[in-house]
Amino acid sequence: MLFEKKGFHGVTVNEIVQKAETSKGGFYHHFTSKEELLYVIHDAFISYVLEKAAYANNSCISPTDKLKAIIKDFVKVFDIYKPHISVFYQESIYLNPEYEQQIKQKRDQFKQLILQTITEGQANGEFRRDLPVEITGMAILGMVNWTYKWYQPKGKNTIDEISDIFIELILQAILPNEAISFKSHNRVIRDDTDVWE
Amino acid sequence: MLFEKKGFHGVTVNEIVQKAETSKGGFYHHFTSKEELLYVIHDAFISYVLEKAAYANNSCISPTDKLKAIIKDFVKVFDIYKPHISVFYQESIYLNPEYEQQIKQKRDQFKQLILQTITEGQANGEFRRDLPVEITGMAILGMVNWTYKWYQPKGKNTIDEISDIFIELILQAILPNEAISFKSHNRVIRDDTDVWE
Amino acid sequence: MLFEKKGFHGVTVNEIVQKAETSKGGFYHHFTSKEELLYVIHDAFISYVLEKAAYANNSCISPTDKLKAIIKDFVKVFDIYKPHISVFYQESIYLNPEYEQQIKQKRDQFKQLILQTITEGQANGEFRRDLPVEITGMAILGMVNWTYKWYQPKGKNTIDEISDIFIELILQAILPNEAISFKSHNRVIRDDTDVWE
Amino acid sequence: MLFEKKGFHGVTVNEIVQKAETSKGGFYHHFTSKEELLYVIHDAFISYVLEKAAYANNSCISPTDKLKAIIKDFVKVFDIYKPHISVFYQESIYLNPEYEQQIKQKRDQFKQLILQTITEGQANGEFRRDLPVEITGMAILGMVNWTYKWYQPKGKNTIDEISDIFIELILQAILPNEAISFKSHNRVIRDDTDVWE
DNA sequence: AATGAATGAGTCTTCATTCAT
DNA sequence: GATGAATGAAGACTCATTCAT
Repeated sequence: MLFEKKGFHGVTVNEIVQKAETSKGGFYHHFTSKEELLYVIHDAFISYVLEKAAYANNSCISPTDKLKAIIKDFVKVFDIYKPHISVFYQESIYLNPEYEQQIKQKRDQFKQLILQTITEGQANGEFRRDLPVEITGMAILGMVNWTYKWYQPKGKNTIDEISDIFIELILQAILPNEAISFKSHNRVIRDDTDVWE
Repeated sequence: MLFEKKGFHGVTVNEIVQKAETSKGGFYHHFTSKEELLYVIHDAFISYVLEKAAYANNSCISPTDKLKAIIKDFVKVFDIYKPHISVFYQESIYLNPEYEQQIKQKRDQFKQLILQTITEGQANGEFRRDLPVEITGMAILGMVNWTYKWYQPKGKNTIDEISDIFIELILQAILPNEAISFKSHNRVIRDDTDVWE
Repeated sequence: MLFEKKGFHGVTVNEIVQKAETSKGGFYHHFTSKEELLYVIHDAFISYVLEKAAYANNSCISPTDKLKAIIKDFVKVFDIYKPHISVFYQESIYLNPEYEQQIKQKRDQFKQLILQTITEGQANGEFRRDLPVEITGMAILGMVNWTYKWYQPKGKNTIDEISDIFIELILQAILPNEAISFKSHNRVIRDDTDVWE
Repeated sequence: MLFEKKGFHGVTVNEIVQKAETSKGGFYHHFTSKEELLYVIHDAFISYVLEKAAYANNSCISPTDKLKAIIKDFVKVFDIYKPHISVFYQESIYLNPEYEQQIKQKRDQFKQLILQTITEGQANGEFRRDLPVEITGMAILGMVNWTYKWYQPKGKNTIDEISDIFIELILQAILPNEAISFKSHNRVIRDDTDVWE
């Protein structure tokens, strides 16, 4: 998309309306400003992500399943919201305070869902208890968010394969040792012909 | 810093020269354009990171030690290059192709150091062989890079504590199961008083 | 009214149609352009003024009575045409040449009625002959027109009181000295309790 | 001038800078906005007028002389500040509240100087006491201000002739009857060859 | 070398006007 | 006739860059 190549600031309203096959007037009939579009993009993305995570949160019982579901759903977003991604991750700094406030609130809710899940898992013994929740959560978020920088929809790996590996890595990292032998229900893909056993 | 709050595009050359207590003329004496400053910021950051990683690569023998050293050094950068960080991570899209090319090359070198280390570790049996190198590498990079979004120099955790947890998580994730019991030389910090062992 | 506060240019067609509880389509059904509305406002005002003055001109015989009647009627307009006033006096510059021509013609007719009255009065000896007709006429017009800048319908003085004072001042100024003792039929209002005689 | 023909709003910043033989950048180097120019024009004009009137106020002793001096000086402004005039009289409505406040204050000071002079003249018996000060003052102001609408620097009458007539009219209107025979020191001009006496 | 006033191309935004429904 | 979404020309304003001093 246009934003991906040139950044939100590098794209003029003229280019936007040409691409969208509308007119300046049409654009400003729907949005009060270019900045509102920036907000709408942010909001559409984070609202979808949050909704999915909240659903996973309510549907799963064990923290392990919950975390797996949240990550699985989240990573899928990179396929669905491709045009929103680069804008969401790079240009939040340019939102005005009011808009930024609203987005930040939803971002925080999403983050809390992950932190709570880790806390729950540590509480009921599913997860290692020696890891600080905050740092572990941000490590997971970072791993997953960063995908927007390198994931190519037509690249070597599908988004499903990527999310499976992420889940494998994360669970291996946070499950207690004794749990590891039976931890994973995922079939791990391999990118070479070496046999692992 | 100014860039952190307002983004590279949100800061005018006027603001830059005022902050730097110089003049427009002075600025354009040192830089051919505002974009060159953008490049210089990028280059200073990535060059430092690459140098550190190359040194670690040459100093360590075992892939495990190498990976630990690379990550440890890299995470420290978030304290040292604070002003460069947000520019480096958010505004690379606005570099012109020529500059972008040069930065990308160093970024790639850094990435290759990590991928090679993983490959080596899988080859000599230190690391699990069932993980695709590319995805694993990007997962590690993501976890670490993302730190720029949330790390606060005066926050709850020091950069040293954070890097220790990252290393703990990464090794736990990529070392084979049987290796785990003796894998870690790091003292893991804990945010509660529960004792784990 | 809207125009008074924001000026004709400061009011958008959108605001006009909202206030008038119609629609863009409705507006352009009645007027070919926003400028035509500007013309209609001008024309309604000046036509009314001119009609009143022409009637006074025909009804009165002596120049003194004629002048009194013209002024009396004219000043009353500030109560009747309040919404048109500020537009008429401030925005004529924005009429296109064709419209402007038509308005100017009626403005001139009104002006001529006053100038003629003065000329008649000087001819038959009712008015001083040492005053240049043009300047005297413009002085009278200025005094009266300017009222639009400061007259408040709910202010201290009624429009009737104001017009009486204007007439008093004008006649005192243009009647010959010997005529002054019996010139005025108006009861002059006073704003203090001092008695003058 | 440009503003006279097209109004302040009808003139674009582009036209202004072309006429002034400068550039957009140059313009915005001196003014923060087009509106500031509007303010500067207003302020230059009213400040000059006020200064002159204040000087007259301090230099003259008798209210009659004072009023004559104020009017004489003021009318001269129409020659000196020609480019400012139409803007000052027509576009004050488009000043923002802050600017408007400052201009209004000076306008009011000027008005007060006239009202005070009338009050003084009534107090010491130089002026008729049966005229309300406010209306009389606004009548004088109107007569004089309106000049901007019709005065042509190269027209039939000089500004000096016009101001003499204004003074003649005003004094005749507000001096008591018995004072009239010796009231005027002005030589009245006549626009025809009829002799009056 | 350093300055900062001046430049003008390029931006977002407005708003009178149109026209399919 | 009435509607109001869509149009796009035109405007105010910004800001990286230049250059005379």
